Amino acid sequence: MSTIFGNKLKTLREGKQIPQRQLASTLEIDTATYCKIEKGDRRAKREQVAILADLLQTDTKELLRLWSADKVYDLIADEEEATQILNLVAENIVNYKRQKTKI
Amino acid sequence: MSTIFGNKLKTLREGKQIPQRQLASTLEIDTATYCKIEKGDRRAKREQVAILADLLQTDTKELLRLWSADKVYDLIADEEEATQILNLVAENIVNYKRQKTKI
DNA sequence: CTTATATTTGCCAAATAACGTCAAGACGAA
DNA sequence: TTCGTCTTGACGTTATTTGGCAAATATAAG
Repeated sequence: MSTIFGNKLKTLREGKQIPQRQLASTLEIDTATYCKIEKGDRRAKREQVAILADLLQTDTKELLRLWSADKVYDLIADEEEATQILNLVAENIVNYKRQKTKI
Repeated sequence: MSTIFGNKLKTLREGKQIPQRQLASTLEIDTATYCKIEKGDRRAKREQVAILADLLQTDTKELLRLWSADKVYDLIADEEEATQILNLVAENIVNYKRQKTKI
């Protein structure tokens, strides 16, 4: 499993010298669970990401991007044509936006 | 749910005038299930994509790309920063490949 | 309209995947 | 060693996904 997000958490947390226990407690989850989130063994919930960004005093949107990126990465990392897939998706998103805006 | 893949199936199938029933039968699934795959209500299995590509005489890799793209699309379509997320993932894939090749 | 075939939908039970916690272990600092 | 922190595996629980059935709705032909 990917750890783009987890590594960021770890870096921020260690930079602020906060123990996992404290973050876990605020999120009301077991330290083991938090540990797994940092290690990429478990996925944080969306709401938890916002809380974490707050606790670690970092940008919520940026952290959410990393969190999403992890999910996408895990989905296609094994595909040999991963990059082409991303391009395909990007195209489709653009097209859909066009449609919505009725250009 | 996204239908990049399902629409492709439908187009190819109608182009060849094959009924869903026939494809479903080869895949050994219910016609209803096949229908759902085309509509994007169900996800085809990876192996089924290859079989479908064969039956519809189209490129397997291309069809697999569409199949993967659907999954990615569903994952991030709702995100306001979907495009940035894709870029992030692309970067990470490149970095990882670098690492593997020991550049 | 009536019949036959094709496609679609809703619902269910089984299968699978993801989850959180506990208990035990590892690690470093004092 | 002892303390606090972090990590891991196993386990039971919950959520999601799956395929099939039956019924509903198209679509086509007579």
